[in-house]
Amino acid sequence: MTIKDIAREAGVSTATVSYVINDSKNVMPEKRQRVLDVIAKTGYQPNRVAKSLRTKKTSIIGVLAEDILAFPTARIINGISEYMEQTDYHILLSDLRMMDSLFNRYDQIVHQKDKISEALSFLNFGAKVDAVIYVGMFDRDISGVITGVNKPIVVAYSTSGDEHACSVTYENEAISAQLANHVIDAGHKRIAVITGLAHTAPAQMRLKGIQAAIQEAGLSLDSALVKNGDWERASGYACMMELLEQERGVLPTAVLAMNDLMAIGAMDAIRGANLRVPEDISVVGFDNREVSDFVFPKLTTVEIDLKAIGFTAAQAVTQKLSGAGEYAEERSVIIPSKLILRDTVAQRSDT
Amino acid sequence: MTIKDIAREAGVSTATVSYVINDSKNVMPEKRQRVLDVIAKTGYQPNRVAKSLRTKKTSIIGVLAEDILAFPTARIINGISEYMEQTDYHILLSDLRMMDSLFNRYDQIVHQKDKISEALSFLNFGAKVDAVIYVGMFDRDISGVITGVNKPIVVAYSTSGDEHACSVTYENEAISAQLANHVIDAGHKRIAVITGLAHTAPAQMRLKGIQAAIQEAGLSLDSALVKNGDWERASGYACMMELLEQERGVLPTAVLAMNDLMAIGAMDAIRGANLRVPEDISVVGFDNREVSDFVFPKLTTVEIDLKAIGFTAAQAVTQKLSGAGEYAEERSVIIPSKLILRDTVAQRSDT
DNA sequence: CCCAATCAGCTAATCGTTTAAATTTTGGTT
DNA sequence: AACCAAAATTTAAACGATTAGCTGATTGGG
Repeated sequence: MTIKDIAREAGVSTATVSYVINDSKNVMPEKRQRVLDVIAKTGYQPNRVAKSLRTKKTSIIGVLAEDILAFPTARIINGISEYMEQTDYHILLSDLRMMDSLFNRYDQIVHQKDKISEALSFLNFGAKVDAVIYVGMFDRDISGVITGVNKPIVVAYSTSGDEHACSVTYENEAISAQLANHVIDAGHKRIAVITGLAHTAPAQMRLKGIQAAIQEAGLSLDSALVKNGDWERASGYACMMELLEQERGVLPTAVLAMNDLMAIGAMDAIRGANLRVPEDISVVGFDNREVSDFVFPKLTTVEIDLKAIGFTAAQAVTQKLSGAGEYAEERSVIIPSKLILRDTVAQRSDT
Repeated sequence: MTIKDIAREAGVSTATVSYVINDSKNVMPEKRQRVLDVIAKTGYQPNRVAKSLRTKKTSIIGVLAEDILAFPTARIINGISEYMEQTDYHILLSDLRMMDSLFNRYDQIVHQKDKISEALSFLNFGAKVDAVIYVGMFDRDISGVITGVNKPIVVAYSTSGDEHACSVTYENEAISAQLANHVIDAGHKRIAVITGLAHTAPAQMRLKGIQAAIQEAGLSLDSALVKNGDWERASGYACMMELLEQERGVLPTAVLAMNDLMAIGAMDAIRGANLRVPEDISVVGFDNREVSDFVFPKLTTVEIDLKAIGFTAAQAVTQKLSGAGEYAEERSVIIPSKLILRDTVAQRSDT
């Protein structure tokens, strides 16, 4: 079933059929109707492969994910998918599956940069996608990698370190300040922090937000109360143990963990020391993982609007393609995050 | 950069270049080398769109997911992706996002059947994928829907109710029996069951396994101890409350919930009644959700090998395409599940 | 009534591959 | 040196759309 069959059936040329399908040129109403009827009757769908060859556009967006099993990825893709549904674009998914070798040696990680480059090159030259959305967890410099990709690239969640790639990321600093304020407003004065990997951008931004809030409140952040974790649950436990052991006399009354996993690790440690959350020590996290609603007590945390990140990234990429729209020229957009207040912060009235 | 450029540069015809790329015909060694050199030098990659048009094969597998946010989906895609990496196939992802309207009225659900049909039709006629993998949660009869799709379809996780579609699903009954046996071996005699939605296939299979094990052990399943849940946490809580209230004297000593969410709901109820898990009542779940490692005590459960389901589905679909391999003709393959023994089952020595 | 402008519709070239069929080369036999 | 089958190579026709450019027909102003 090709355009030729439709043309013959409707008694017109293939050009005319093409014009009515794309309505790219005026066609007399009754002829148009005849064509439409034949199309409806036969259930004809134009062959996108042929169309792509001719127009050099595939209507396919490559989605290159660092790892689909990483917490944000599927949610971001959900957002992308929701936006795409109202367009003619479709998703070609490439999953780098980086978590498999995440904790490997440095040369492994370099090899992964090759992997990104290779995947991008395939999407660009091989699959001939119109644009790509890179769903990354780590802020990494992909500037070398995207050379030669003369198509729109937008990075979702993390940032790219390249000015040719637009990025859609999330509010980090301001919301961390808000979360810290929430704890301060509850009357806490001795506040500890368990950071993520200290050299990563999110860890630095969150720390900045926390520091700002503490300063603002006329308090100060005791550097002995800042412990470096690595985003994992076990490190939250370890950091909390240090905190518990180091100053028996002046325990912090609240600990701000930079993600939920570490917050839960910290809660384990607190419980292990026969103290109660939040009566003895308040705890907050970041991410709003589903577990944070399952632990006891339920964790107060921050929710990143991952779906909106995906939705907006998709919107941005299609607008860059059409050249029109609010994001068509944008370099960087930041999606607001929001506080999720649950049960791990207690009011504190001691001086 | 096209095959013509390569041909000119290497001083051969385009046909020869094509033959060395696909090595589909003998080419004299030194000529082949010349072509290879030019390809390497220029970084030429054949235009897959043109190739697809000519060969009527796209090397693209459509992955049609009921919802990428559903627990199994991303893990299954991870498996698909891992297998695909060693092939020349790529993934076109369509997400139906069914969870959004899952609890809506019946006509909504019918509308979703339209959605499946429409998506499948697009993949088939529009995107011209070579085959499709349907990643479904619900056993549904898609037999009407796949008519006219004359391409391999394999259903991953759920089953299709259609003999034209192969399905890769997981061990349900036997592992449920094994789990029940684990509880029985610990000395439990009064065993309660919290089922999933009673009309669904997994709920029925799991119940069958449990019944078999109980029978086998010379015990019997008291129908007053079988409560119908709906897979959600709240229903686990509600069922457990019923169990706790109904027979003060003869409480079950163990409850088998058909998934982790309901098991956790049951644990909430038990704790709420001032009883202890597992000392007073043992609990087991199914799925090995990540939360089951975070709750206290850690939940004993069953792990479905979702990655293997995806991997095998991908394998099956490519083998059906090539016509060779162990799954090329297979109708149905079942992936073994495994027990995850943690802390919610206690030894019981009372009669 | 004529001419130019506008409009509808058609013809045919084109996109970049693959591959059947035609052609040329190779090398072994006589 | 001539012949011939087999092997290597090339030519050119597809695949199914889009679209530039052409042809006639219609319209309307002078």
